[in-house]
Amino acid sequence: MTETTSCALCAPACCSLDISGDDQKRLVAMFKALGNPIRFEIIKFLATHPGCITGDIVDYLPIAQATVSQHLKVLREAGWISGITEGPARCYCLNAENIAWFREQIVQIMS
Amino acid sequence: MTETTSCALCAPACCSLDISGDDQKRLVAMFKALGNPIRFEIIKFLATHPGCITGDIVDYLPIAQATVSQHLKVLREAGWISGITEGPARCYCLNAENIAWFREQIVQIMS
DNA sequence: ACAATCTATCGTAAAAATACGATAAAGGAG
DNA sequence: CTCCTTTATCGTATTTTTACGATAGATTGT
Repeated sequence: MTETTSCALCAPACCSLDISGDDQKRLVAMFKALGNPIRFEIIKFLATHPGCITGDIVDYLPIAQATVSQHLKVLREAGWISGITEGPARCYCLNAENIAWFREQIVQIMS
Repeated sequence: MTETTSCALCAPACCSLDISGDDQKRLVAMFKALGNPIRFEIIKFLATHPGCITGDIVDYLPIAQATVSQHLKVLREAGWISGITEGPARCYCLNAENIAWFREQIVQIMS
């Protein structure tokens, strides 16, 4: 079926959503990673505490260390954050490049 | 703990992420809804087929009608799409207002 | 009223995400 | 080398998500 039923009440598309392949996969993975309240809080915390270590985040959140570590992994693999080993600890920051990429994709495909 | 360990390699925050309360909940819900490959495909399909009915989406996707209906519900509740009853069928379109809100939030908090 | 069409919902099974305690791994201090 | 600190990973229980078939609800056409 290539035809689409046209509905008088529906306006023409407000945005292109012109994306596919690896870019789309990458974008969906970033959406999925931030679609969790705890992980969104972590990202917010990193924005106001750039360069903090895992322990700072664990102290801030009401969940176990193992769980925080798991969430950090998800955010890392999705590209939202980067972790740099600093002695025995690990220093986390927002990944500016990937965040900029995300923002630009949203602006492009949702305009 | 209010102190944060500062790491020489980490740059200052690239974005404010200044959001909270209901706006944050709404945003996280929108992230979660699009963090699924099938639902992202539905949104893309609606961009190129504005005003199509559920059956068109079912024909396009390789999954059962009940599952599509479930995904449409998630997208509706998150605000990505709107459905209007048109005779026995239901005509779906992107929700331009909410999509614009999402885009503006991203531009604001990730800049 | 009846049959046909279209979609949502129900019930449920399978898969994935989330959370925790326990443990391992890696680095620094003594 | 040994102890201490810090974080990741393992194993596992619970919850949530995803998917399906079957069924119900709503509307059109006859």
